[in-house]
Amino acid sequence: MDEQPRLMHAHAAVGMSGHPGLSQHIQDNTGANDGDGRKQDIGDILQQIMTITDQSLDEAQARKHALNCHRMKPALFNVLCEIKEKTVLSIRGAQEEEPPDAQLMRLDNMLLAEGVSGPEKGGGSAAAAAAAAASGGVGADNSAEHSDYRAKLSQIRQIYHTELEKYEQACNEFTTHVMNLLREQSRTRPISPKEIERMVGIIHRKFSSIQMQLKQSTCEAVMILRSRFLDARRKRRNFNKQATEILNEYFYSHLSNPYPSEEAKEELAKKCSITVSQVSNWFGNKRIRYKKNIGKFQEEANMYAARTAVSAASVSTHGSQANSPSTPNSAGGYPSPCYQPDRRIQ
DNA sequence: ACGCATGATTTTAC
DNA sequence: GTAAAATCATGCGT
Repeated sequence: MDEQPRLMHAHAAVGMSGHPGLSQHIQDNTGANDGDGRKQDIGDILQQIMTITDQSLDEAQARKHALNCHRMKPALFNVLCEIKEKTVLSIRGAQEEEPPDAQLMRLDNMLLAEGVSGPEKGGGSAAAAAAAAASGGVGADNSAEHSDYRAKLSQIRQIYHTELEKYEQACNEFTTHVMNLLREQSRTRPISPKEIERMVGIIHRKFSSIQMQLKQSTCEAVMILRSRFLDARRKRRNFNKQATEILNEYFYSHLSNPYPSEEAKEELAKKCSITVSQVSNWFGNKRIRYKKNIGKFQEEANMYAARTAVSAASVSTHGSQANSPSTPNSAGGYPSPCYQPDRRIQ
């Protein structure tokens, strides 16, 4: 049992040269030994350390306990922590403290903007409304897509939050686990609070990189959803009957020059509850399709001509010469039967 | 299921 | 930029 104090000497000699209390302690136990004797002593101790793994578990445990209870232990421990701290600091000096990740900030901003990470309902519907506005949809008839979009978004949102919570919980659990472990170990090896702190930092960074992946995939999902929603072609709705009639009325009553001005387009858009660009699309399609197959549209043309004539007649309270088909108010046609040379399209 | 109608987009020309 | 033409993708009646 006399080996235990000698082991302490070894620690002292290795870790604490120059410590006044320690040299005192050494003196206490080595008595009047000269330098050679002390060297011999240290050699023995080193030998013992080297062979410590050969010892039985009980023996090692007993020694550990003895070490823990030694009166010099706190002082030794602190100095060892200090040394370790300095070494660690010199190894990784400035390389730490990466700047706040730009990528992460972008993802966060986007999730916030899309209403995934923000407050419960408001953000989501705002984003949906923005998307709806961007898609060119107007009025109530796209509310179905609206709620569809919102439903899917809140689905994504829910998944995101559960996953995030799961990660956070796992992170906390792991952190406390590691902290307990380190605290436990700090009884037998030099672990300073700073080191524990650093370890916690490392764990958090690791988990936040996992979180970043989650954020990234959530962003992707939102982008896909959004692009689907915005791609109106996928959810094409025919204009309602009234809108089509208004457009056709204008088209056939301006058959000689079916190019509504910007103001006219705006007016039509307003009347039909569609956007100006939808009006433009409609006229673009109509012109080309009419031109391609005038015959097919003849009936339609006559019908609208008659209608305009009737309404004109009723305005002027004349019933007599109401309908003369194929010749609406402004000339014969857009290439149409009565071809006119100065038309814009040939 | 199929084919035509139709709104939107893309390509091309000016 | 606008418009024509071509093309796409969906809506809808059969």
